[in-house]
Amino acid sequence: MPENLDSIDRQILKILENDAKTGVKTIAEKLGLTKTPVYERIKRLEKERYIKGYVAILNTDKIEESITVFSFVSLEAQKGSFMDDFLLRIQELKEIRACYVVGGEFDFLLKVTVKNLDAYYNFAKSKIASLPNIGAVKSAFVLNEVKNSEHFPLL
Amino acid sequence: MPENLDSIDRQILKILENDAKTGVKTIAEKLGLTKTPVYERIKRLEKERYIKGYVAILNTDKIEESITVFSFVSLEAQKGSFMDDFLLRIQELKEIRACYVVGGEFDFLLKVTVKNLDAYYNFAKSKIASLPNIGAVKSAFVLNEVKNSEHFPLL
DNA sequence: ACTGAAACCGGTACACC
DNA sequence: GGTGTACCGGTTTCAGT
Repeated sequence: MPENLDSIDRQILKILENDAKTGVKTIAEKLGLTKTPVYERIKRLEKERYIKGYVAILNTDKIEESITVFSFVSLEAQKGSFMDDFLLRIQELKEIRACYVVGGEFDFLLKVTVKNLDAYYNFAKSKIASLPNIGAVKSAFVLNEVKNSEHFPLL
Repeated sequence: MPENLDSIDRQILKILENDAKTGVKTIAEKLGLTKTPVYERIKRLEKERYIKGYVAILNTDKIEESITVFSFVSLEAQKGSFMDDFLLRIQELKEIRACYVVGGEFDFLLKVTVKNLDAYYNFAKSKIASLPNIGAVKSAFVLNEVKNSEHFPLL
């Protein structure tokens, strides 16, 4: 496994994190290089998975009415086997857009998006609370997404 | 303003949400069309901001040691002016990668990433708790990111 | 590791249905 | 709204340093 990233790599990552469509040519100009080294660096960053992939950011509000809810889930006992089981089932549920194992008052934080309130109650009841070993499920309904850049601040 | 999306538009959005680098040619083949209509649809989806943009997904773990924390913030009084003030300040803080206005026990959910625990305590104290009208700030430290597809499930 | 040039391929434009 | 063709610019490759 090769070593770490130099300053140029980091600048490339930052640019691509902002706009994945920025061309090799443009990046090369910004960095005062020619296209070849930039191209090879990007390919290396992709191959070594510093870049996991490229995605389109959709304006979900315009596409379809929906609500998103953060669900705070506690297990009754944090035995490894229960955790693993829970995590496996989470992966299959498309309504769950993100899931974090956290420390604190509860064990998991889920970001769920569904059509409407009815759909959420149904989902929470039949897909989450019904899993084995679930303790409490609390919900925080998103009223407004104020910021969602997801830019890595340490670059 | 034109009307809504048809089935082809939705399929295009889904493909691009999974991999923004999918070419016009490839998409056209998958949908049984030629390049032109696919190309024009994508341009339309971009111009009308169904697609907000394209970004690279970085493997932040590999780039630099960091911790991410969800912070639950309550205001002392939910007066509109205080909310607006809070939201303005949030935008400037690069450590805050996402911010949601929520309903429930608290008012805002922040996703924060910083170098380490020290940096977080410092950040929470000097940048969040010090803002006017802040009630409580609770924290949930992310131990593991289990899922973060962010795919819109209603497509 | 980077430069410069050449080859190649996909995005883009256009005429037509 | 769709097809098929042709152009053109950027990506990709490669020889040289």
